[in-house]
This record gives sequence, structure tokens and C-alpha cells, in this order.
Amino acid sequence: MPLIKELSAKMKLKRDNLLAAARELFIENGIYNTSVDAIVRHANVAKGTFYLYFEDKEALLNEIVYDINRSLLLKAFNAARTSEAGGSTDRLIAMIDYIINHFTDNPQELKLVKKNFSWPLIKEKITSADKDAELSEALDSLIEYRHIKDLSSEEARNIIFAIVEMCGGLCYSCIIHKQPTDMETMKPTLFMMIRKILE
Amino acid sequence: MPLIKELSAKMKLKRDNLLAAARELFIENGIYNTSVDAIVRHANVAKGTFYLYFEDKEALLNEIVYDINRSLLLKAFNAARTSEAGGSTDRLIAMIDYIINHFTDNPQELKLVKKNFSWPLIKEKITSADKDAELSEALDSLIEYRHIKDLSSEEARNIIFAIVEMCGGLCYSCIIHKQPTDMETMKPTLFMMIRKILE
Amino acid sequence: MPLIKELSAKMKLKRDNLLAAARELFIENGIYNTSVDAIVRHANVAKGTFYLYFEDKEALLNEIVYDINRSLLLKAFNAARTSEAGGSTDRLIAMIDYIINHFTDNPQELKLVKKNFSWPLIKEKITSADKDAELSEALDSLIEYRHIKDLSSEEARNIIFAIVEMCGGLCYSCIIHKQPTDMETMKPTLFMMIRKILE
Amino acid sequence: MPLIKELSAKMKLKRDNLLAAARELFIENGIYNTSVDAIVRHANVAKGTFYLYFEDKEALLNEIVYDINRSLLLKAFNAARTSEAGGSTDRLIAMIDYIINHFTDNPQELKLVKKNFSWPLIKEKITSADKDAELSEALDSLIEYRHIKDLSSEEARNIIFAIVEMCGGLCYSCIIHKQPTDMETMKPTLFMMIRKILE
DNA sequence: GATGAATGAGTCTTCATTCAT
DNA sequence: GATGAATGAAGACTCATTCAT
Repeated sequence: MPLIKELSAKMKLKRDNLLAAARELFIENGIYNTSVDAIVRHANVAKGTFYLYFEDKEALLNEIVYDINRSLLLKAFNAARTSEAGGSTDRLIAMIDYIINHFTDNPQELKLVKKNFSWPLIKEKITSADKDAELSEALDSLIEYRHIKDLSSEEARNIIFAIVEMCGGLCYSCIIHKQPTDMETMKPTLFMMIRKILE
Repeated sequence: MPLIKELSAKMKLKRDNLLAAARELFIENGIYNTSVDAIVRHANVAKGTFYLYFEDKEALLNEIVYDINRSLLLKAFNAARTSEAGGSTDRLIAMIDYIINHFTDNPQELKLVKKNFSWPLIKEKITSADKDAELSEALDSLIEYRHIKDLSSEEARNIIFAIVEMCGGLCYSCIIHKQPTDMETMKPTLFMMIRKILE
Repeated sequence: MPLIKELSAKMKLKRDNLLAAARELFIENGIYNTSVDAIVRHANVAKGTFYLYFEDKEALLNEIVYDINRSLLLKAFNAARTSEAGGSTDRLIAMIDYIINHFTDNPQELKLVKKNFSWPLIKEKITSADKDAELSEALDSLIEYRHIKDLSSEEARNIIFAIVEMCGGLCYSCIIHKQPTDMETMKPTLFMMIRKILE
Repeated sequence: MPLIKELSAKMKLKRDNLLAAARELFIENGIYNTSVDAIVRHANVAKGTFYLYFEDKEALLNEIVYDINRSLLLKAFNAARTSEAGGSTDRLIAMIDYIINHFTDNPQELKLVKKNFSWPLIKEKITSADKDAELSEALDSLIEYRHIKDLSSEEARNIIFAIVEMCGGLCYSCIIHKQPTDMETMKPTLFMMIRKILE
């Protein structure tokens, strides 16, 4: 797309500025209280510039949500990999623990991600021609780590998926609404449930 | 308060009209694409009438989401109660099955409910002075049905809660996005997981 | 107008209720922040009743402003009459002093009256068939008290009128805005000016 | 701030258009009967443009009232300065005469100004960092022209102020309501009173 | 006479998007 | 590519007034 690579660097910067500004404002004030105007002001660019880099506000939002998820997943993955956790179940729980802690510390981010998370978006990014290799790999290893068991890989994937949904849902209600209890109290129960599911 | 029952009945009708109109439009076009204007047009009342019955759009939304949840929960509860399911786990699964089937048939309703579900709202309704007795009871029996086990009632409640979140999350992604698979395929895996959790 | 005198008493009561309620609210919140709705609520009557007694909001406002002026003028008049003030100038100043003190204690009333005072309204009330005799007399004596001087009665009236406007204007700016100074400081200067005007 | 003077000029023009349109409509229909909608229609700009230049309707109103006062005061001042009037009292009367004549010719403007005049506004404009020097000077010379007399400058200012209020009040009732007489008839009496006040 | 539910024109304000420069 | 003034449709909400009961 960019004709001259040199320019592309400058442009990337501007784009990143916008992304960062929007992320900050979305997290601080919520999506529906953040106008394009506020974003460009915070990023110190002109209104029109926004539309040079993003189709519209939603495209920007999707990208931000994707970035947050991607970065968090990779960090959680590395945390689990470098932990001394022995079995694969322990590693999965270490990952989830990492994610829970992160959202406990960043509840606004959780709000943003949860309300706007979309699997199709992720799927596209790990399926398309210029796919996100790093993320793909992390996700794959997550899914396939249970190959030892007598489950088909689809079934394994579905189980992991279900666990993830459960964790996501609990994060939201326990951290944001403290319902039915706080996250700290819920955690042992959650981990126990996961262990039971995975035997 | 109402001196004349007849009048009150008329007003209830109008209120219900508005509720129904809004529900339809919310389901069809989404919340943020449904203006108060559209609602009153669809309900065939004047703009001002809306504000006679609802403080604002959000109050209306909350009521709709609550109504959907309430009615679905009660129906699921009755379905489970009248099923031949023996054990308590079977009854819980019967309930969940009912809910899954309902959302499979009404994916738009699922969209509406999922994005705007809020435990605090439910909590308020089953806690306040003039609480919703019927719903309260259903929820209580859900939570306390596992008193036989060696779990504290809080832990039992938390487990049920987690299962509900898992089911809710899976419904959304499997029914709306068909991710990672469709609901029909996911169901057996889900039920198996629930059984494992509850032993 | 009223067919039955008995009813008229009840009606007068309702009318007075509305008047009193509106006056209170106008003074407390200002005219443009006081809705007919608030008035009828505060007066404990139905919305429609309002329009049974007043053509519209403005008619009500006019009546309130008139009542305030009338009552204040009469009270000021009596205060001056019963004061030991000797000359006619002293009596006029005593009157003005009374009015200034009243507005100093009731700045909100001053706001209401000043922004909505209208001579035509007063004129109509003291000119019409069923004129307000008491007020008429007070005003007349005010105007004609200077008959000893070699001024035509028109000129005397105009001078008094001008003095009244000056006092009214000063009240507003000195009491409400403390501009150019507070009323207490302005008073001696004002009285000195009046004396000079009247010799 | 403006990098390009040309652009700024265009914008100033648009702002002035809005100002002029609003002024016309305010004068013709009154403030509360003039909607932002009507203003932008009359100025041939889009609704949003209004809010590009003015915070809200009130800010616009304040600016208009200020502009009218400012321009009238300066014109009156110049008229008095260039008149052959000898003493300072004569010059003050010349000024007042100018103002009276102006309002006689523009009664609608008088209405607008009188109901919305606000000393605090004026005060702010002649006190703030980037104060209106020209107006400041005119006002100062008005106030201080009586330094010869044995009055403190505060007292002199207060007297002038009182005279101004008297004139303003008389203008309104004599011009708008012809009460108690028309302005032409009132003028000699008024001037006589001013002379008496100032000896 | 009294009621109060219903009206709907009207208000201000926001904001994503465009486009001439 | 970058700008930011301009747009105007759309939004939520208000409230004086009416009228069937």
C-alpha cells in the first residue's frame, strides 16, 4: 500500500499515536463517551487525518480490542511457559491466573475488551493471508496441548474454549460487579472446576 | 394509588405497548440504532408519552432485559421441574438445555440480553422491598439444590454461577458467531463438562 | 362570572393556592425554570385546573408581579404615613427606604419583580372599571403630594416617576450584583440626590 | 494562533454573520422566541457551525448585548466630546441625549439591552487581562470628570451610576410603554433633574 | 368544575464524516 | 499527506396546552 517506505515510518507513528490516544480515552471514559474529536485532539492530529488511517470509529475500536487481547494472550502464554508449572493443566491454570490478575489490576480494560470482544475478528487475524503468526502459534499450542488425551482435537479445542468463556464471564462479574463474590474468593473454586473438567 | 382500576389498566396497556415496541426494535436493529423516536413511532404514541412511563431509554432497556431473563428463567425452571430428570444435576442440565434451545431459536434476543445483562439489576429486583418473589424462589432453588454435597452454600452458588457464565458465553459465540463450532455440536461437550464439575 | 357565590369561595381558594405556589417557585427557581407542571404539583391540583383559572403562564406571572408590587407599595405607604417624618420629601424617602430594606431582605423577589415589572399592567389595574381603589389612592397621593410647589401635576408625577426608576435600577444592581457598590453604601448618596432633585 | 490570516478572516466573517443574524432575530422576536435553529437558518450556516463559534445561546446573547452597549457608549462619548458643550455637566447631558435619541429610533434594541444588561459582564470586559481599552477609557472619563468637586471619586462614580440607571429606566418606560409620558416630554424634566443633582 | 393522560412541536446539543485548501 | 472548518442528520428530552372522562 505505501508507495515509499520512508514515509511509511512517519505514517506508522501517526497511526500508532491515534491508536494509543483512542485506547487511553476508551479505557478512561468508555467508548460511547469518546468522540473522534477527543481522539484526534488527544493524539494531536487533525480531524481528517483520522479518516486517512481508519475507515471509521468501529474499525479503530476493533483494532484496539484485538491488540489488547493479543498482547495479553502472549504475555500470559509466556508467563505460563516460563513458570515451573509441571503438567499441561497447571500451565493452563497459570495462564488463566495471569489473565485474571491482569484484569483485576485493569478493570477498565476488562470492560472495554469484554463488551467488544469478537471471535470473528480474532479468527480473521489468524486465518488471513498475512496472518499473525505469533498469536496463531500461541493459540494452537493452547488448543493442542491436550493431544495426549483420548479426545479429538476439535473436542479439546471446544473444551478449552468453554473454559475460556467461563473465565471471561467470571472475570467480568466478579471484578466489575463483585457478583456473586470478588475474584479473589472465586479463584480457588474456578481453578478447582477447571481441574475437574480436565480430570 | 390508582383510584380507578379501569384507567390504570389502560395505562398498563400503553406501557406494555411501548415495552413491546422497544423490544422488537432493539432485537431487530440493536439498542444504539433504536431511537426513542423510532420506539414511539412503532408504538403509535407521542414522544412525550414515552417519558410519562420511563425515565429514559436506559430504564426501558433495563426493564426489557430483566423481563426477558425473568421469563426465560422461569420457563426453564418449570421445564426442568416437570421433566422426568432424576438427579439434581440432570435437572440443572435440563434447564440449561431449555435455555440453549430458546436462544438457538431467538438469536437476536440472545444478542440483546448478553450485551446488556447485568447482575446488579437482577440482584436489586430480588432483594428490594417489593421483591420479585417468584424469580427469587427459582434462583434460590437453583443455588441451594446442592445442599447435600459437602460444599458450603456460598461455594455451591459460585459454582452454579460459573456454570451459568460458561453457558452464556458459549451460547453467544456458538449461536451468534458459530465459533468455535455450532451449538448443536458444542452441547454434548458442554453437558459433559458440567457433569464433571458436579461429579 | 361565578354563578354561585358559595362555589366562588372554594374556587378562590384554589386560585390563591396556585398563585402562592407559583410565587414561591418563581422566587426560588426563577420563571424559566418553573414549569406549569411544577406549579400544579406544588399547589396540589390537577394540570387542567391551572387553565381553568389562568389563561396561560404569563397571565399568572403578571398577576403575581402585580400582587407583589401592590402589597409592597401599600406597606411602604403605610410605613411612611405612620413615621414621624415631617415634610413630604421625608415621607417619600421613608417610603423608598422601606422598599429598599424589603428588597435587601428579599433579593429573589426583587429579581422577579424587576425583570417582569410593567407599568401598563399597573396602569390598567388603576384605571379599569373595577379599579384597585386602595392602590390608586396611594399612588395618587404619592404623585400629588408636591402640589404646593410651582410644578404642574404632570411634571410632579414625572419627577416622582423618574426617582422611582432610579431607585429601582439601583436596587437591582446594588443588591443583586453589588455594583457599583452595595446598597447600604449607596443609600446616603441616593437620598442626597433625591433631596437635591426635590430641593 | 491563526497560521494563515486569510482563513481567520473568513471565520471572523462567519462569526459576525451569526452575531448579526442573532441580533436581528433577537430584536425582532425577542430572545426566548429565537431558537438557535432560527439563527443558523437566518445566517445560512449549519447547526453545528453555531457551536463552533459560541458555547451556547447565552454566550452569544451576552456578546451581542455587550457589543450594543459598547458601540452606543463610544458613539455617545464621541458625540459629547465633539459637541460645543462647555461644562462637564453639559457634556454628560449631551451624552445622555445621544443615547436617548438612539433608543427612541431603535426601541427594539432598547428592549433587548434593558432586559439583558448586566454590569458584571461589562465589569469583566473592562477588568480582564485583555481588557477593552477604548471602552475602559470612556467609562473612566465619565466617572472621573467630576474630580473638581469636593466628592470622593467613589461618590462621583455612584452618582453617575445612579443617573445612568434613572435614564435607562425612563427610556424603557417612556419609549416602550409611553409611561408616564413620551420621551420627548420627559426629556426636559430629566435634564433639569440631572442638573439639580450635579448642582 | 376537576382531572391528569396524552400530545407533538420545539429545544438544545452532539458528532461522524466530508472536502476545499 | 494533512488540515480543520463546515456540515446537518440525528439524538434525547421538555413542556405548555388540550380534551375525554
